[in-house]
Amino acid sequence: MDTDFLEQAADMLKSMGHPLRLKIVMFLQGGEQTVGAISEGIGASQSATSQHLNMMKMKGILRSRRDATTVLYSVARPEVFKIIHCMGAQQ
Amino acid sequence: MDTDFLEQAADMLKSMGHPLRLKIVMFLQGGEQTVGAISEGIGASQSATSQHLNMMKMKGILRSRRDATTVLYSVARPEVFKIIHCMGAQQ
DNA sequence: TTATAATATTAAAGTATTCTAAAATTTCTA
DNA sequence: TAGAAATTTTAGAATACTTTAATATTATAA
Repeated sequence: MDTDFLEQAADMLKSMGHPLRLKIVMFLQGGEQTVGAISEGIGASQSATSQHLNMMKMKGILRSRRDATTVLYSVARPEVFKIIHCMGAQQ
Repeated sequence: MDTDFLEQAADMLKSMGHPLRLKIVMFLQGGEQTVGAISEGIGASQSATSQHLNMMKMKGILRSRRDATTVLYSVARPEVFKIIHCMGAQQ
Protein backbone atom coordinates (compact mmCIF):
# COMPACT_ATOMS: atom_id res chain seq x y z
CA MET A 1 0.00 0.00 0.00
CA ASP A 2 1.16 3.48 -0.84
CA THR A 3 2.38 5.15 2.33
CA ASP A 4 1.73 8.69 1.12
CA PHE A 5 -1.86 7.91 0.27
CA LEU A 6 -2.26 6.19 3.58
CA GLU A 7 -0.96 9.09 5.62
CA GLN A 8 -3.01 11.61 3.68
CA ALA A 9 -6.18 9.61 3.75
CA ALA A 10 -5.86 8.83 7.45
CA ASP A 11 -5.27 12.51 8.10
CA MET A 12 -8.41 13.46 6.24
CA LEU A 13 -10.52 10.90 8.07
CA LYS A 14 -9.03 11.92 11.38
CA SER A 15 -9.83 15.54 10.64
CA MET A 16 -13.46 14.66 10.06
CA GLY A 17 -13.43 12.26 12.99
CA HIS A 18 -14.34 14.75 15.67
CA PRO A 19 -17.96 15.72 16.39
CA LEU A 20 -17.39 19.44 16.09
CA ARG A 21 -15.28 19.18 12.97
CA LEU A 22 -17.74 16.83 11.32
CA LYS A 23 -20.46 19.31 12.23
CA ILE A 24 -18.42 22.07 10.64
CA VAL A 25 -17.99 20.32 7.29
CA MET A 26 -21.66 19.34 7.30
CA PHE A 27 -22.53 22.95 8.01
CA LEU A 28 -20.35 24.01 5.09
CA GLN A 29 -22.33 21.83 2.69
CA GLY A 30 -24.47 24.94 2.26
CA GLY A 31 -21.48 26.93 1.00
CA GLU A 32 -18.91 29.24 2.55
CA GLN A 33 -19.64 30.76 5.95
CA THR A 34 -18.02 33.19 8.33
CA VAL A 35 -16.30 32.00 11.48
CA GLY A 36 -19.00 33.62 13.56
CA ALA A 37 -21.79 31.88 11.68
CA ILE A 38 -20.00 28.55 11.94
CA SER A 39 -19.31 28.99 15.61
CA GLU A 40 -22.95 29.77 16.27
CA GLY A 41 -24.15 27.10 13.87
CA ILE A 42 -22.27 24.31 15.58
CA GLY A 43 -22.66 25.66 19.10
CA ALA A 44 -18.98 25.91 19.98
CA SER A 45 -16.90 28.75 21.35
CA GLN A 46 -15.40 31.17 18.91
CA SER A 47 -11.86 30.19 19.87
CA ALA A 48 -12.41 26.44 19.66
CA THR A 49 -14.13 26.91 16.30
CA SER A 50 -11.27 29.00 14.98
CA GLN A 51 -8.75 26.40 16.09
CA HIS A 52 -10.65 23.56 14.42
CA LEU A 53 -11.01 25.60 11.25
CA ASN A 54 -7.33 26.36 11.18
CA MET A 55 -6.47 22.73 11.74
CA MET A 56 -8.60 21.63 8.78
CA LYS A 57 -7.19 24.40 6.64
CA MET A 58 -3.66 23.24 7.42
CA LYS A 59 -4.65 19.75 6.30
CA GLY A 60 -5.97 21.15 3.03
CA ILE A 61 -9.54 20.22 3.78
CA LEU A 62 -10.83 23.77 4.05
CA ARG A 63 -9.87 27.04 2.42
CA SER A 64 -10.56 30.56 3.61
CA ARG A 65 -10.77 34.07 2.25
CA ARG A 66 -11.06 37.36 3.97
CA ASP A 67 -13.93 39.74 3.29
CA ALA A 68 -13.35 42.93 5.23
CA THR A 69 -13.32 42.06 8.93
CA THR A 70 -14.86 38.73 8.27
CA VAL A 71 -13.25 35.44 7.17
CA LEU A 72 -15.18 32.96 5.06
CA TYR A 73 -14.39 29.25 5.16
CA SER A 74 -15.39 26.62 2.65
CA VAL A 75 -14.61 22.99 1.87
CA ALA A 76 -11.60 22.59 -0.42
CA ARG A 77 -11.83 18.84 -1.10
CA PRO A 78 -14.90 17.30 -2.72
CA GLU A 79 -14.13 13.92 -1.09
CA VAL A 80 -15.39 15.46 2.13
CA PHE A 81 -18.92 15.68 0.78
CA LYS A 82 -18.69 12.22 -0.71
CA ILE A 83 -17.71 10.80 2.65
CA ILE A 84 -20.55 12.57 4.43
CA HIS A 85 -22.89 11.15 1.84
CA CYS A 86 -21.41 7.64 2.24
CA MET A 87 -22.34 7.66 5.88
CA GLY A 88 -25.94 8.46 5.12
CA ALA A 89 -26.10 11.86 6.75
CA GLN A 90 -29.56 13.47 6.84
CA GLN A 91 -29.10 16.86 5.23
CA MET B 1 -28.21 17.99 13.22
CA ASP B 2 -28.84 14.66 14.91
CA THR B 3 -26.40 14.26 17.79
CA ASP B 4 -26.47 10.46 17.76
CA PHE B 5 -25.62 10.32 14.10
CA LEU B 6 -22.89 12.85 14.63
CA GLU B 7 -21.26 10.97 17.46
CA GLN B 8 -21.45 7.67 15.65
CA ALA B 9 -20.23 9.00 12.35
CA ALA B 10 -17.37 10.90 13.94
CA ASP B 11 -16.42 7.76 15.82
CA MET B 12 -16.32 5.76 12.64
CA LEU B 13 -14.19 8.32 10.84
CA LYS B 14 -11.90 8.63 13.80
CA SER B 15 -11.49 4.87 13.90
CA MET B 16 -10.38 4.87 10.28
CA GLY B 17 -8.32 7.99 10.83
CA HIS B 18 -5.15 6.28 11.94
CA PRO B 19 -2.63 4.92 9.43
CA LEU B 20 -2.50 1.43 10.91
CA ARG B 21 -6.24 1.14 11.32
CA LEU B 22 -6.88 2.42 7.82
CA LYS B 23 -4.34 -0.14 6.62
CA ILE B 24 -6.23 -2.82 8.52
CA VAL B 25 -9.61 -2.09 6.97
CA MET B 26 -8.02 -1.83 3.53
CA PHE B 27 -6.34 -5.17 4.14
CA LEU B 28 -9.71 -6.63 5.09
CA GLN B 29 -11.20 -5.64 1.75
CA GLY B 30 -10.02 -9.07 0.65
CA GLY B 31 -12.18 -10.76 3.28
CA GLU B 32 -11.67 -12.01 6.83
CA GLN B 33 -8.14 -12.56 8.08
CA THR B 34 -6.44 -13.86 11.20
CA VAL B 35 -4.79 -11.50 13.64
CA GLY B 36 -1.42 -12.91 12.67
CA ALA B 37 -1.99 -12.33 8.97
CA ILE B 38 -3.22 -8.79 9.64
CA SER B 39 -0.31 -8.02 11.92
CA GLU B 40 2.15 -9.22 9.30
CA GLY B 41 0.20 -7.64 6.47
CA ILE B 42 0.29 -4.18 7.96
CA GLY B 43 3.71 -4.50 9.53
CA ALA B 44 2.74 -3.80 13.12
CA SER B 45 3.39 -5.67 16.35
CA GLN B 46 1.00 -8.38 17.46
CA SER B 47 -0.03 -6.44 20.52
CA ALA B 48 -0.62 -3.14 18.76
CA THR B 49 -2.57 -4.91 16.04
CA SER B 50 -4.71 -6.74 18.56
CA GLN B 51 -5.45 -3.52 20.39
CA HIS B 52 -6.45 -1.69 17.23
CA LEU B 53 -8.63 -4.61 16.18
CA ASN B 54 -10.34 -4.67 19.54
CA MET B 55 -10.92 -0.96 19.43
CA MET B 56 -12.62 -1.17 16.04
CA LYS B 57 -14.65 -4.15 17.18
CA MET B 58 -15.89 -2.20 20.18
CA LYS B 59 -16.98 0.57 17.81
CA GLY B 60 -18.90 -1.93 15.73
CA ILE B 61 -16.70 -1.49 12.70
CA LEU B 62 -15.23 -4.97 12.77
CA ARG B 63 -16.52 -8.35 13.89
CA SER B 64 -14.55 -11.44 14.83
CA ARG B 65 -15.02 -15.16 15.11
CA ARG B 66 -12.80 -17.82 16.56
CA ASP B 67 -11.60 -20.78 14.52
CA ALA B 68 -9.64 -23.09 16.79
CA THR B 69 -6.63 -21.17 18.08
CA THR B 70 -7.06 -18.51 15.50
CA VAL B 71 -9.35 -15.46 15.46
CA LEU B 72 -10.67 -14.09 12.19
CA TYR B 73 -11.61 -10.44 11.81
CA SER B 74 -13.73 -8.88 9.12
CA VAL B 75 -15.42 -5.57 8.38
CA ALA B 76 -18.90 -5.30 9.87
CA ARG B 77 -20.03 -2.05 8.27
CA PRO B 78 -20.21 -1.63 4.51
CA GLU B 79 -19.79 2.13 4.84
CA VAL B 80 -16.14 1.42 5.56
CA PHE B 81 -15.56 0.19 2.04
CA LYS B 82 -17.58 3.02 0.57
CA ILE B 83 -15.42 5.52 2.39
CA ILE B 84 -12.20 3.89 1.23
CA HIS B 85 -13.56 4.03 -2.28
CA CYS B 86 -14.53 7.69 -1.92
CA MET B 87 -10.96 8.59 -1.18
CA GLY B 88 -9.75 6.96 -4.35
CA ALA B 89 -7.64 4.24 -2.76
CA GLN B 90 -5.65 2.12 -5.16
CA GLN B 91 -6.62 -1.27 -3.80
C1' DT C 1 -1.91 -33.39 31.41
C1' DT C 2 1.60 -30.51 29.25
C1' DA C 3 3.56 -27.94 25.71
C1' DT C 4 2.69 -24.92 22.04
C1' DA C 5 0.60 -21.55 18.92
C1' DA C 6 -2.35 -17.69 18.61
C1' DT C 7 -4.38 -13.97 20.64
C1' DA C 8 -5.58 -10.83 24.47
C1' DT C 9 -4.65 -8.00 28.41
C1' DT C 10 -2.12 -4.90 31.43
C1' DA C 11 0.77 -1.26 32.87
C1' DA C 12 3.37 2.51 32.08
C1' DA C 13 5.77 6.03 29.44
C1' DG C 14 5.62 9.29 25.87
C1' DT C 15 2.97 11.98 22.88
C1' DA C 16 -0.93 14.34 20.98
C1' DT C 17 -5.68 16.54 21.47
C1' DT C 18 -8.90 19.62 23.10
C1' DC C 19 -10.72 23.07 25.63
C1' DT C 20 -10.85 27.63 28.18
C1' DA C 21 -9.33 32.16 29.26
C1' DA C 22 -6.79 35.88 28.07
C1' DA C 23 -4.28 38.68 24.97
C1' DA C 24 -3.10 39.97 20.21
C1' DT C 25 -4.24 41.01 15.19
C1' DT C 26 -6.66 42.84 11.44
C1' DT C 27 -9.71 45.73 9.08
C1' DC C 28 -13.25 48.92 8.90
C1' DT C 29 -15.62 53.15 10.31
C1' DA C 30 -16.63 57.31 12.99
C1' DT D 1 -6.38 58.17 14.57
C1' DA D 2 -9.29 55.77 18.08
C1' DG D 3 -12.49 52.40 18.79
C1' DA D 4 -15.19 48.45 17.57
C1' DA D 5 -16.05 43.99 15.39
C1' DA D 6 -14.24 39.69 13.84
C1' DT D 7 -10.87 36.48 14.11
C1' DT D 8 -6.43 34.49 15.59
C1' DT D 9 -2.98 33.19 18.72
C1' DT D 10 -1.00 31.65 23.05
C1' DA D 11 -0.52 29.16 27.19
C1' DG D 12 -1.67 25.74 30.15
C1' DA D 13 -4.51 22.13 32.28
C1' DA D 14 -7.03 18.01 31.57
C1' DT D 15 -7.72 14.17 28.97
C1' DA D 16 -7.09 10.71 25.43
C1' DC D 17 -4.07 7.94 22.32
C1' DT D 18 -0.42 4.90 21.03
C1' DT D 19 3.25 2.06 21.68
C1' DT D 20 6.24 -1.42 23.87
C1' DA D 21 7.28 -5.03 26.98
C1' DA D 22 5.71 -8.32 29.81
C1' DT D 23 2.25 -11.42 31.25
C1' DA D 24 -2.12 -13.94 30.84
C1' DT D 25 -5.69 -16.69 28.19
C1' DT D 26 -7.48 -19.96 25.08
C1' DA D 27 -7.69 -23.94 22.35
C1' DT D 28 -5.33 -27.70 20.23
C1' DA D 29 -2.33 -31.62 19.83
C1' DA D 30 1.10 -34.78 21.47
